[in-house]
Amino acid sequence: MVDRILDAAARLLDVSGYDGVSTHRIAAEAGVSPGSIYQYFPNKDAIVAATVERMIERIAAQLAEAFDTVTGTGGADPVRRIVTAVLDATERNRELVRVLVEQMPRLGGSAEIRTIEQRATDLASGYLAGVTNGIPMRRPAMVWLAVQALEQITIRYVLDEPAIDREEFVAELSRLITTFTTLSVVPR
Amino acid sequence: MVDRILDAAARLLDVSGYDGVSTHRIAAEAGVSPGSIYQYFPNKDAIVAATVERMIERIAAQLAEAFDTVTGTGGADPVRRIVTAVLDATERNRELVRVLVEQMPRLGGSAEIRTIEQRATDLASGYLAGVTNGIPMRRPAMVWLAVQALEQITIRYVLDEPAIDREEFVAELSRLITTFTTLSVVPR
Amino acid sequence: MVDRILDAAARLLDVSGYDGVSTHRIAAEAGVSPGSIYQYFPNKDAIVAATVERMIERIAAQLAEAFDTVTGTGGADPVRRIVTAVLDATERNRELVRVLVEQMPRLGGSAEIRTIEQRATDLASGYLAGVTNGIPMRRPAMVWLAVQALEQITIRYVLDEPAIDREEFVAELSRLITTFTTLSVVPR
Amino acid sequence: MVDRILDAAARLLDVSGYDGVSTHRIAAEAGVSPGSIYQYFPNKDAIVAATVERMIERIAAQLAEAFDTVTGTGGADPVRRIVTAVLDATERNRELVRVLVEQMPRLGGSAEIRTIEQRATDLASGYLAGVTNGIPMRRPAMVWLAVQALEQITIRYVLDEPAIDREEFVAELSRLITTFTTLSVVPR
DNA sequence: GATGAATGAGTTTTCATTCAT
DNA sequence: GATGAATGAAAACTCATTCAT
Repeated sequence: MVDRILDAAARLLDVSGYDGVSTHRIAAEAGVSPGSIYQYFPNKDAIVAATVERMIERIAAQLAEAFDTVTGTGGADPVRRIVTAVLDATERNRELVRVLVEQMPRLGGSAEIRTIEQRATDLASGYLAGVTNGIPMRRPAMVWLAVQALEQITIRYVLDEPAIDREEFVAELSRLITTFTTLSVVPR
Repeated sequence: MVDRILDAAARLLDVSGYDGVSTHRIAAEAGVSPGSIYQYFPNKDAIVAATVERMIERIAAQLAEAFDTVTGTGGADPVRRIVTAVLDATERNRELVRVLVEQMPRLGGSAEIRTIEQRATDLASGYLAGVTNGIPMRRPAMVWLAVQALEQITIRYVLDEPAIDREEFVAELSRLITTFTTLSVVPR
Repeated sequence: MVDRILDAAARLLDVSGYDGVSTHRIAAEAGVSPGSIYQYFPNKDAIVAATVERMIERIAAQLAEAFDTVTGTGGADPVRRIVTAVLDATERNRELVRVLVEQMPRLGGSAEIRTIEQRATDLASGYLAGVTNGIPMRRPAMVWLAVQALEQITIRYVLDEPAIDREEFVAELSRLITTFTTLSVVPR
Repeated sequence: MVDRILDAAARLLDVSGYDGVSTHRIAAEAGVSPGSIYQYFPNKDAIVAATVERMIERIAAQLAEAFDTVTGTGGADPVRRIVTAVLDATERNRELVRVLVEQMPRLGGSAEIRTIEQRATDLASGYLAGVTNGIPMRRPAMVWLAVQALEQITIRYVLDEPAIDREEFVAELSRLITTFTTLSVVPR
């Protein structure tokens, strides 16, 4: 039942945004009576919050798995593989991501999305530490920018669909991150 | 009259977000009767859209001015000066930017924000063309990524307030863009 | 409009009691849309409060008039005339009184009904002072009991309709008050 | 089971008034499932009615006992002792009395409260008959007024808490009843 | 043009009652 | 008998929109 409600809420959130979600519509979409909702959620916001949480959990799980695969396996060009993993996860959850990005702020804070970012930051720190003899520990600003670049640019690429070839996008974003984090770069 | 309405709407949008805006509150804030609003706008969404359009116009104007100054004057490290200009404009319009980023998607599309991006992209292309012998014309992907990095990371920095020194932020973001767009790295 | 709403509320309060009053029913009874009500009252309780206030005002006015007549005109047996006035007013407003007595407590205090009692108490004090050389000033308990007896017993008589002749009721209640307040009985 | 439900309802009625009572809260308070209630009561009103009935029974029992004691024992000033007994019972059941007086009418009629009054009337008649050579039999109006005065004034005293000393209240109310029922009283 | 009273569909939430288990 | 999940009508209240003045 909780699942039916959350599924319905997710569908509505996806199709019509936060304002398209009303308790009656959720109930109708879930094939449930309005009253029933309140046996599982104290109010509307709790439904939306739970829906979003579930969305994030799913994306986070996919990302974590992808990261594990990347970091577990050695291999050439790990940055490119991370970029690919993030792009994969974002594309696979295109609509979820859109809803999260567009409707999220209205839910006031949402500690959850910070969790994802924290995990990504930690991961990047660890990775960079391995590559650069611990330098990132002393350069949190660099790590923060790298993570933001990875996340935000990927999200914009997936949501805005610029006329850029996927292959090329991956190559360029990888290069961006690599050149930025490889500290030996010599400006022209 | 249109101006009074749009000013009122902007103030409310700024202070209370999209949900805090009602036609009655706009009318009250503007010192106008609710009915009068409908002599100038077909419905509430049109008011908000017009308000947002005006906000964007203002930011765009500020940016354009800053860009002109930067490109007009020669000088060392033009990238850093562009980053500073963008950061300035974003910080000066912090609340407007927040509203735009957070409430924008709900207005469905908004060709306006694309306008800013296009102008920024053009500008960057032009700038890079000057620096690199016309290479950007053949590398739109690179330009797009650079512009996105500049915009999105600055927005996140201003809105999320990470514990990063302003000076350091400017330095790192400038370095990110410089290393990325400086083609000492061999293109694919 | 306010009057139409209050009239409708009064009718519903009378017929169905506090629980029979809903904003929709008031609106329907008044031939008005639910939304209109909220242009004149901030919430349902305010409507009921205003309705009750108006009821009390009416009864108070009738009583005051009756009292004036009684006290203005000299004549035999003023107590009996006061009792008659109170009984008249109560009978004429039978349904209003029923509503007030039965639904009042739920409105939380209601300074208004205290007002009536205060006026009655003042009046009684004044009257007794005239009759007994100012003794009542030193016997507020006696005045309070006399007023309560007059009010409560009359209310019960009108609402419960015991099998007692009206003439006899007036005679007995007058005797009760007279014997009680006539200080031939030696005070403690 | 019925008892558990009625106890729970009584507690809720006492603490939160009629509106604070819901079938779910009764069920929860009674440690019973909402469905079970309907095996013993046809609907919510029946529960409240039964609860009130039981309350009244208890107060009636206490009163009857007090009356028995008073009438059984001879002694000086029996009226004062009856007044004291009624005041005691009312004070001891203050909250029950408040609920009964304030919430009662909403239950529509309630033959029960009449029962108490009838018993009180009978008792008073009997007492007065003993004191006055059977006169009350021919003066039911007087008996009714005396009983009403005793009941209503005591209830108002307990519920409204006027600034009157308990001792003085008992003295005055006793005097009121005594002077009223003692038919030899000579008006000044 | 300007007004603002009036509208009524829509919102979230509650709760007495039912019924399959 | 007992359960408690499910129901759905109804509650109070909001607000974009209209229209007579």
